[in-house]
Amino acid sequence: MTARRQPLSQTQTRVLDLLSAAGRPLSAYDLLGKLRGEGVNAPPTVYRALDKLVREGLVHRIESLNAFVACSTPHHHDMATFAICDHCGLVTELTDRPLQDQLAAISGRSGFHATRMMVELRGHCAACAAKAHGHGAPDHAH
Amino acid sequence: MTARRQPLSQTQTRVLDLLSAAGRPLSAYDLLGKLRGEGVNAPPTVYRALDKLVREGLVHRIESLNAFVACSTPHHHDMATFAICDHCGLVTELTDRPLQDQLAAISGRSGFHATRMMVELRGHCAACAAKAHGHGAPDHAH
DNA sequence: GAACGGATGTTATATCATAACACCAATCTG
DNA sequence: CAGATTGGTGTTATGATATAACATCCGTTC
Ligand SMILES: [Zn+2]
Ligand SMILES: [Zn+2]
Ligand SMILES: [Zn+2]
Ligand SMILES: [Zn+2]
Repeated sequence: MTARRQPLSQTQTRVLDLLSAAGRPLSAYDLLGKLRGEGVNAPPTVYRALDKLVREGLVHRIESLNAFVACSTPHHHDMATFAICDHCGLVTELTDRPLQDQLAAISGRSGFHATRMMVELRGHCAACAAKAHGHGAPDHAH
Repeated sequence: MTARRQPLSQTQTRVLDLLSAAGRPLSAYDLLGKLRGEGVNAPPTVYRALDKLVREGLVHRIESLNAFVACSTPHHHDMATFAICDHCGLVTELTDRPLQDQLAAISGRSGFHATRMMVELRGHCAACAAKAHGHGAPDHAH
């Protein structure tokens, strides 16, 4: 019952594969770098493929990183939540139904009709928080 | 009991005043345009003033707009929520304590330690949603 | 007065994103 | 089949956002 998918072009498939293989957010220019020599030589091609993939719900744009990541779990793609470690760069997609419901309630309460809800948490992942107990380690997000 | 404030420099005050007067998000370059002729001629000065204001919690950066807005209500500035109308450009800062608590719980549940939580809702404000009953009006966010 | 921190000015550059136009292939449509 | 429509791509150029690196200034502290 999930929405019917448009078939993907070769470039679109290639971009999705690269994002999935990376397992972390990549910028459009990161992708362009990997696609040079495969006939893709200019930003618009990459951005077009990304636009399509985002429309289809297969990829999310992470606004606070200006980067894109493959969706890691099926869900209604108008709402996405990410936890982003500023120390090691780990990005985790979270799904939480109560959160989605509450956001919808909050926006609806003010008459706002949300078509896209984005939540981005910045901080430290469990592993990095444990390592950094006390001494403020310098962050080096990738 | 709100945090002690550092005094603001003249440029910082000027930027905050411009944002408050605008009542809507402005990009760093919007601000630079308004500050030319007042001795501010290059982006770094504006970005530095904005950095300071964001650190002090007086201004928020809206990631999905690459723009900055004066904080409209006192709150713990590590969490901010915005509803952004894609039709008329209206941006409303929302404060909702249960939402903040729930986000903290969700991130904590996975061991993530959040230092900044951002929520951005895109869609249509009450006025625009009412106007657009049915016919898909073309968006023209400002 | 030396040392320091915070802010600024200045030049140059890095990074992210789109406009505009031409071309092509697949699919309707009459 | 001819013509129109849609979606994807290539290409060039440009626009928009953000920072690096270095020099200077100024008020406070020691
Ligand atoms: Zn997802
Ligand atoms: Zn980490
Ligand atoms: Zn605020
Ligand atoms: Zn509106």
